Amino acid sequence: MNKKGTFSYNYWRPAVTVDNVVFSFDGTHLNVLLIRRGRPPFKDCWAFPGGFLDEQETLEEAARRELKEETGLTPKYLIEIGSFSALDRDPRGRTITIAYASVVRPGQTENATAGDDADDCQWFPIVEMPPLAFDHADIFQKALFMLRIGIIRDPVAFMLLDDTFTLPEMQRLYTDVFNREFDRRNFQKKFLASGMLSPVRSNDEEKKSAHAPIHYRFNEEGYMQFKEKVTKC
Amino acid sequence: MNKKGTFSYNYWRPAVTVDNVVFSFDGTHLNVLLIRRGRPPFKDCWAFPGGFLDEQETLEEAARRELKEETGLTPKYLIEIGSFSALDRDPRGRTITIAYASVVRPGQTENATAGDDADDCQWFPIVEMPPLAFDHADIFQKALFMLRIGIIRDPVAFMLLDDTFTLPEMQRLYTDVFNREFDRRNFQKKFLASGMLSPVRSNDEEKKSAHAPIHYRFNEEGYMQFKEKVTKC
DNA sequence: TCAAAAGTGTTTCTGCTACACCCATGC
DNA sequence: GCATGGGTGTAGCAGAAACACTTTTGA
Repeated sequence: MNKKGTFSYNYWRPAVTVDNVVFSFDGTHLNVLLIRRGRPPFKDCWAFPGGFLDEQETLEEAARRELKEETGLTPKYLIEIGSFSALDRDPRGRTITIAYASVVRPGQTENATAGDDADDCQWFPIVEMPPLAFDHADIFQKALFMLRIGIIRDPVAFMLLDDTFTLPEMQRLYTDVFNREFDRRNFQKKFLASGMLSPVRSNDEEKKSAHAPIHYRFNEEGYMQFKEKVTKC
Repeated sequence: MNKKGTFSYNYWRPAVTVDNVVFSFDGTHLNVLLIRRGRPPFKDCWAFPGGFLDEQETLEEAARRELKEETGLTPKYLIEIGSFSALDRDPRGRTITIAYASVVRPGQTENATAGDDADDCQWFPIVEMPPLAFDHADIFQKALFMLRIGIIRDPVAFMLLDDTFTLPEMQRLYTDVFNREFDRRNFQKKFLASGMLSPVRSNDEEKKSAHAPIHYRFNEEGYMQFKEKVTKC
């Protein structure tokens, strides 16, 4: 038991890091951002951007700061996905990490650039990810799980989509996130009936494909009413 | 950015603690275990049992060890509920905590005894909790939320109940956890139809009340089938 | 003219909700 | 005999699932 010190300062302390699993959607597939590590350990391996907690910031602030420094991104939505503290997870010594998941809009993905710690910075479709450094494969699994929870409970899906989007796009997003097929008619019916989507007069930007799809915008007010009705437990 | 050191050892480190929100059910109400702090800060205040992370253990191991040391309990089910890292959360200096929620069976609750760090150790119905030390009120809110998730997604409710239990008991548990009323008939119908309960020939232990309630046992196999059917997203 | 993509409606089933009466026991 | 607690069934409704055809455009 910890009885030796009168103050916390006397206790052993681990190094504490934060890691970021950033998701984006390119209209077809769900992607995650990886950096190629520029220094050991795991030099040249792909990993999630992250770094050490500083003294004057919370863990969430650290996650945002590291993400900004290492990739230039500033996500709107960011949630904690959990801690990882296996004794041997970092060959340099004992570190624990608190991992965060976040999402960026399609327009932001080109802003991602490799910071000083990284040789490279690249978006990978989640089904084509390379082997990851440390225990980042575990972190990814939990991040995907938390993304699903976020999409079910909160309007996170719309932070992954452009300001206006089509229902087929949205359905492809759901297909990738939940790793299953949805019936096109039921999918459309459900979300159109929910009131969380407002059709938007297409600026005729694209008439490329056959039978141009209708564009929608997220309707926050409608979403609130929908959520109020649904939230029982 | 953290570029100064080659090794993690050179970075600033926070003190890291774990905290435990332990739930139990006494047949009528959901309770949480609090200790009265025996030393500053917040001496004589009620708080969740917890303590500092040691070098040779994971965070979850630390949570279990501290719980054992401070209260004598060894919960079967324990999940992480999140991190708390506000700069001023501990007047002694910068600490971050990783909080865990756990449940113990009714038979175990009498085993809870105050360890060295605590003057007292007591179960409180969740609606009658005293003011808490640190940011433990925030921790409690998130713990209750995670308990709900656990009960919805996993058979956590049955780890809060005795080996055999009645449906009215189970319903009281749900009422407290989800803070809402359930229709008795619908509640029974739902769980009896689920296949996760097996009636057990009452040993005639109690015929106290009018119309002695039927005792059930958790049926793991039935639960698995039920969950398989339900798990869609 | 054919393939690809997207729009649309109906039916069925299942799960959830609401709701009332009877029985046994203890006081 | 009455209050308490616990057992049981039915009918309505809403959300999910299954399912096929038509339209437009580009190759």
